[in-house]
Formats: sequence, structure tokens, C-alpha cells
Amino acid sequence: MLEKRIADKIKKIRKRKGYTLEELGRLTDLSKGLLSRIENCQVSPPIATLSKISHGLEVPIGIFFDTEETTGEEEGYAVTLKGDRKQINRRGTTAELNYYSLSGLRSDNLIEPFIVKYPVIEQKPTKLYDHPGEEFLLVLQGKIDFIYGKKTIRLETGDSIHFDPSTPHRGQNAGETGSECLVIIIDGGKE
Amino acid sequence: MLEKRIADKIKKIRKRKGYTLEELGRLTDLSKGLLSRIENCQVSPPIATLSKISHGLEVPIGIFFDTEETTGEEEGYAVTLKGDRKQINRRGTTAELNYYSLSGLRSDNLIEPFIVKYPVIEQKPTKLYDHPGEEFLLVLQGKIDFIYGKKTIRLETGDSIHFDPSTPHRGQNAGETGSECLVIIIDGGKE
DNA sequence: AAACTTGTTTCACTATATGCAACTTTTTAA
DNA sequence: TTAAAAAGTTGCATATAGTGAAACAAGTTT
Repeated sequence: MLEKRIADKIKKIRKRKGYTLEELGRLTDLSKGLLSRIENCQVSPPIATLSKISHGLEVPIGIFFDTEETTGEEEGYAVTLKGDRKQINRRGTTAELNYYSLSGLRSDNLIEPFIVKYPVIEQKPTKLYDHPGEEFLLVLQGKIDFIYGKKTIRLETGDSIHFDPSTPHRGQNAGETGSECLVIIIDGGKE
Repeated sequence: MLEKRIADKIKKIRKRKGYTLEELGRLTDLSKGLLSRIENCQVSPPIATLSKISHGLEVPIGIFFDTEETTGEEEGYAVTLKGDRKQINRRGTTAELNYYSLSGLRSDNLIEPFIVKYPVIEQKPTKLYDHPGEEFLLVLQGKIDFIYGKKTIRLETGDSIHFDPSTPHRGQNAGETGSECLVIIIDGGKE
């Protein structure tokens, strides 16, 4: 029962990361045969083995033992209804901008989606942000002046931009009404 | 290291509950000699054994693992104006669905953003897709029935879902009018 | 002091996890 | 449709976890 849950999780995460048994075997220093038997619940691996696997998959070992309710999280998805978006504070973010997370998934994910609402009136000039990874922005409502390095790019509703966020950047409202953007950030590997 | 932490926790809880090794042995169906070796970190017990211990101590097995340190987490941009979206064909995609790429960046990127337009009338039942990586979908217009494994999830305009695409999935229009979704796909590491 | 409790360790033995290689199944290529 | 390659499974030999009993080394109690 417990082993079954753990086995399923290992397999799911391995698949999500696109590894074969052999590749995970190389990452964990375990034979692919053993990994197969673990995923098929034919053995009860010792802690040391489970630890190797969690390292190979780059997930905290604890998630194998979470007894979380079987919401979508267990199944591998997380829905965020329009009215249920949670306001968040991203590091380095002014209080004036409104960020709403679009994902309830846990931290071992690549995608970090949220909605940013830009008020009509721009307060004090916000500073530019830069960080590793990759970023994508789609204007859902209103229009935006997107500052990227030394350039400013006008983006209207429906326009989008895909860019390297290591260049200092930020958006600011450009219309008579407030604007709304979908933003996707991907962490560039590890920190 | 990990075993040490677990060992210490077991011993601490056992002491707190006032059990001797022999008593815990009776509760768990394990020999006191073994329990001693586990507490002294001389063996790496399998999950099954750890499970017995957690039951005997009446604690959730997860607490042995709850350290929760999250491991890891040119111009460089490409704008796509609303009218300039390029129609594309994704592999394994029926011709009936309309895909529009949102990125002009070169191919070594993580993010693959596009717009999918679902027609009102569903043609022949499309087959489900599965692939490694991660996926995010936001309904821009209309409503969608999102099929994920054996579940079907109704998503209205503004709703979004973040999910593991290794489970077979697909969306289909659910309203009187056509629907439009933003979809972001991330390749799961290797190719 | 002796008797008792608790925990550690040793021994021979059994049960199970592991690596390796052979095998079967699935996927890809042609 | 085949043949070849890749991914996954399984059999076997070995290493390690697990058992029970008993010996040992503490610390308590009377």
C-alpha cells in the first residue's frame, strides 16, 4: 500500500522528467533492473536506496511519504479557477503591483505561472528585475510598455513577448485603464 | 546522514512514549536487536520496516523525512503581435485544431508557447496526447472540457490548469462558440 | 553485594535487496 | 512490413537486512 504509492510517485516523476530507467540508474548509481522492481512494487527499498532516487530525481525525499489528499496534486495537475487566484509576493516586487499565482503545484516544478495586474497610475518608478531562466508574457487586457534593457516595447492586448530575463526588465501600464498580463517564469536550472 | 536523522527521531519518540526496545519490538513485530541497530544507524531499514515502526509509535511515517529543504529550485527577446501569430503544426496534432506559435526565439529554449483555437464543432474524437515535461493552459475565450487521464475538468474563461503532461490529455470545446487557449509546454530536460 | 532492567553485540541462519546479464516488449527506422 | 534499437522485465548469484537466542555491559533496585 505504502510501497505502491511511493512506487507510483517515483515512476511518475521519472516520466515527467523524461528519464529512462537506465538514465535514472546512472543518476542514482542503481541498476535499471532494481529500479524496475521498485517501480513495480516487488521490493521494499531501504532508506539509502530511496535517498539515492530522490537525489537523482531532484525532489525532496519527503514527498514520497506525503499523505496529502488525492487532489489533483497527486494526479499531477492543479486547476486555478479565475476567482480563486491567490495573491502572492514575488521577491523583489513592489507592493503596488498585484501578482496572482496560477499554480497550486509544489516546488519541484519548472513552470511558475502568474497574473500581474498593472494599475493605471504608475507610482514611483519601479526598478528593473533580472534573473536567470526564461520568461514569457502575454497581454490579456490593456496595453503595456515593456522595458527591456535600454529598449521600450509597446505591447497591446493579445501581444506577447518571450525573452531572456537576465537582461533587466519590467512592464508598466500604458493605457487609460489598468492592464493585465499572464507571466510565465522558468527557473534556469538550479540555484 | 539521512539515516542518522531518522534514527534519532525514532529513538526520541520511543523514549518520549516510554517504550523499551523490547516493548517496541512487540508492537512492531521486530526484534529488539534490530531496533537497536536501527537506532544506532548500523542498517538502512527498508520502507516496510520503517512503516512498522511508524505504526508501532503511532506517528505518520512522513515525519521521519520532514526536513523540507527544497533542492533547487543578442537581444534575447522575441515579440509576437496578436496579428502576427504563425500557424504551426505540432507533432501528433490533428489538422483540425489550430495552433499558433507565440515565440520567434530559436530552438534551444525551454518555453514553447502557443495559442490553440478549438472550433465549435468537434470532429472525430481526437486521441489523447502524452509527453514528458510540464504543461500549463489558460482559457482565454470560451470554455473547455479538459480531459486528463480518466477525469474531465470543466474550465471557463480565465481558468487555468498546470499539469504533468505524461498523463494522457487533451482539451475540447465545451461552449456554443469556439474557444481559445494559451498553452505553454516545457520539455522535460533531455530530448 | 546480588538480582533486575535496559540496551548493545555476537552467532548461525533466513529473508530480501541488489547487480549483472539474458530476456521480452515496445518503439523507431527503413 | 520488417529489422534494429531502445526500454522495460526477469532469473540467478551475491550482498545485506532481518530473526532468535544468548552473552555482555552498563545502570537501578532491594
